[in-house]
Amino acid sequence: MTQPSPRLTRAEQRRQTEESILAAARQLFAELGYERTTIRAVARTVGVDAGLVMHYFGTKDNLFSRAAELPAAELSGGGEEIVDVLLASLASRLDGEPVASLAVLRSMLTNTDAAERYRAAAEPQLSQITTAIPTEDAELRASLLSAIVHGVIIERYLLRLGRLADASPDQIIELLRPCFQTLATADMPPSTVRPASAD
Amino acid sequence: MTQPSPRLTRAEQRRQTEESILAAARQLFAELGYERTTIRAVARTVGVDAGLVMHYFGTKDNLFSRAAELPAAELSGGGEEIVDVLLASLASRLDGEPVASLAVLRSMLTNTDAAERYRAAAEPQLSQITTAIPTEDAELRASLLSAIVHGVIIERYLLRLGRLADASPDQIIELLRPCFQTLATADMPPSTVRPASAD
DNA sequence: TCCACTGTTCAACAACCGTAGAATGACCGG
DNA sequence: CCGGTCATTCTACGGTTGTTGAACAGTGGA
Repeated sequence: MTQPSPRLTRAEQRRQTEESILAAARQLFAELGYERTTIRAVARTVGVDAGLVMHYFGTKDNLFSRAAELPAAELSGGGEEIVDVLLASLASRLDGEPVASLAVLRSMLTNTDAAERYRAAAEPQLSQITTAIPTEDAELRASLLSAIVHGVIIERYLLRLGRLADASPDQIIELLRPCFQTLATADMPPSTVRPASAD
Repeated sequence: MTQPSPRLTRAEQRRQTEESILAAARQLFAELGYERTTIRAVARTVGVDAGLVMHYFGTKDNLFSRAAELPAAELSGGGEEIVDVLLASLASRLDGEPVASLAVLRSMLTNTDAAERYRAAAEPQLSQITTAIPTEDAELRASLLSAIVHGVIIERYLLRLGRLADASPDQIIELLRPCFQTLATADMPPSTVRPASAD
């Protein structure tokens, strides 16, 4: 051919291969979970040798760590209500297939130290939600909110149960909003409100 | 020893061994998921040879099927509100460690026909909830309720995230009640109610 | 041009898995 | 008391996995 040098320098080529491996790993981890994803399968998907994957990432655990790195979703929201922030975050995770999230979620349900890592990553988010709730049981309420988010994602993408699999994100969000409201702001329905007890 | 005959006849002995194997399998499947529990480990837990497990159950898949058989929770509730029935069901699943449920939930994320079986078992429950909801989007609402239940159980037992792991079932139930109410009966909080549009 | 570097492949190992079939030994009906 | 049945163990096979280290080949600076 006429090009004087290949389009990619050596370093670029390597970076690109690494990236491809990570993408394939993410995909497979999300589809199959940690155990059923083999290094050989990842390599085959990319079209390279399994030894190369080992050479770059050292170990399967390490490959998983790199593939499951979350962009550290910060739940950033300036003066907005926590409910809106949470719902927006959920909405974005309901759009398309959040491969990275699924890789983590699916694998942490079978792999113990994947769960450990995720727990560490989710802890700050949880306490962020907690501080935004003005009741004594704020911690529990925050955990419930988190559980609902996880439940919806798992049911939609992993369990594929019921109508959740093909519902539009907007519809889900709007149905969930009053639910989140009662959990986050502790305003009970009028009939259930208690006569302001101790202090 | 002095007992003239062993306490257990041959058939009893066998039945008891089978039962022990099933219990150990359930426990391990719940703790480790399908892939990481090995037949050898199940056998070692019971104190028998791996070949015996194979001899009784034929195949690992079959052992899992038997171990993960659910008592077909019927969601039975006569004239009660669907919300109460759902919450009662959740409460019972929140008491102690529902080993069978965990085995299924954890494993259905990696084992294909475990997922299929569970989906088949959950379908009637879903439509049962659906028929109890008087809105057009009843199906989606039912799915959301189901997702919340699953989310709470997964977060409590599998992810062990936040305060949900050690909260009392009653506290969880009571926090969830208004949430379920708004989803199941479609009565919006007063501030969000719409001015009765079409029809 | 030459040579070191490095991206990449090849071949192999040790461990472990599910599974199969022969062997063992105690129980129980006749 | 005897012979078969049956619960149980032993041994082994084929396959897959994570992992390793040697070998190969194209690149790029001197």
